[in-house]
Amino acid sequence: MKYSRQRELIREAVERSTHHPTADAIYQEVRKKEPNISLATVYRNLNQLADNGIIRRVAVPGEPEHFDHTMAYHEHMICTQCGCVVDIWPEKPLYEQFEALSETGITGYDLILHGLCRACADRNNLKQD
Amino acid sequence: MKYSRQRELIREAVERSTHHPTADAIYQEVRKKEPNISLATVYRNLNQLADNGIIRRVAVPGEPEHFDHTMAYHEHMICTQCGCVVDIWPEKPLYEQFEALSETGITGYDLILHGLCRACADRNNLKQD
DNA sequence: CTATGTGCAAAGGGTTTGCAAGTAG
DNA sequence: CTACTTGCAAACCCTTTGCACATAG
Repeated sequence: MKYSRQRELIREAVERSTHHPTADAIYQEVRKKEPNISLATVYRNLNQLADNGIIRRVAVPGEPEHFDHTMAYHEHMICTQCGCVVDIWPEKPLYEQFEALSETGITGYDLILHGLCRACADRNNLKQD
Repeated sequence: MKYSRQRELIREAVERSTHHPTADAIYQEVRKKEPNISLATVYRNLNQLADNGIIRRVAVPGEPEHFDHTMAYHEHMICTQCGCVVDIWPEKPLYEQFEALSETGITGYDLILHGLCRACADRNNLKQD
């Protein structure tokens, strides 16, 4: 992978992001510094970065793909109320649980948990009181 | 939901299916009996049946949606070699494991396991010998 | 110099939608 | 009757691709 200013900006944008941006969100962000960048370039580079294990793809059914800069093992929960994606840090990797599920072995998985994020849960509690 | 011949044919096609057909596969199947049916009708009815808990959606990242007639609790594994979708019947529902992962509760999840189906595993072993 | 990367515009695939006509209850 | 359903075509959304030009090494 040879250097490109665009890829570097994209990588930095994912790195900085606290939530889990989509390709379009990254596009909007990078455009602030590189107004002429093409959405195609963003897609190409996000794919390249993901394929090289530099960022992580987060597939959410029925939504455009999200991306995550945190490569350390963790899971994701999508808030059923506001739609935000939150990191979940299990004490033990779920992977161990899954391995036993198939005689022929489990080589990977895609998992999205559904629930309420802290903010939405708190907001709901306030209304109830 | 009032009766329609089309919806009934679609429901039957999903019911009969042993694998986990996509909307288009159902469309091809139903067309044998109802040549003028529209793909839009298939989509509308699959969604309707899924929303009413009569069939189940199986979202596989990067693929068109699949559908499953088996409502009883089970999981799904996609074969990394041939792409087929296999049912996995865990002894204990994974759901119980997941609940503890969020303080605010887990209300559901989407999970796709990756591995080799029986047929592909056997085929690979044969070649090795 | 050449292998990669870019921007643009167009194409691609899966899915949904607007509409006028048809049909179940 | 009238609310739901259909077929058709067009629209939609996200993502990829073909191409001529630009650029890193």
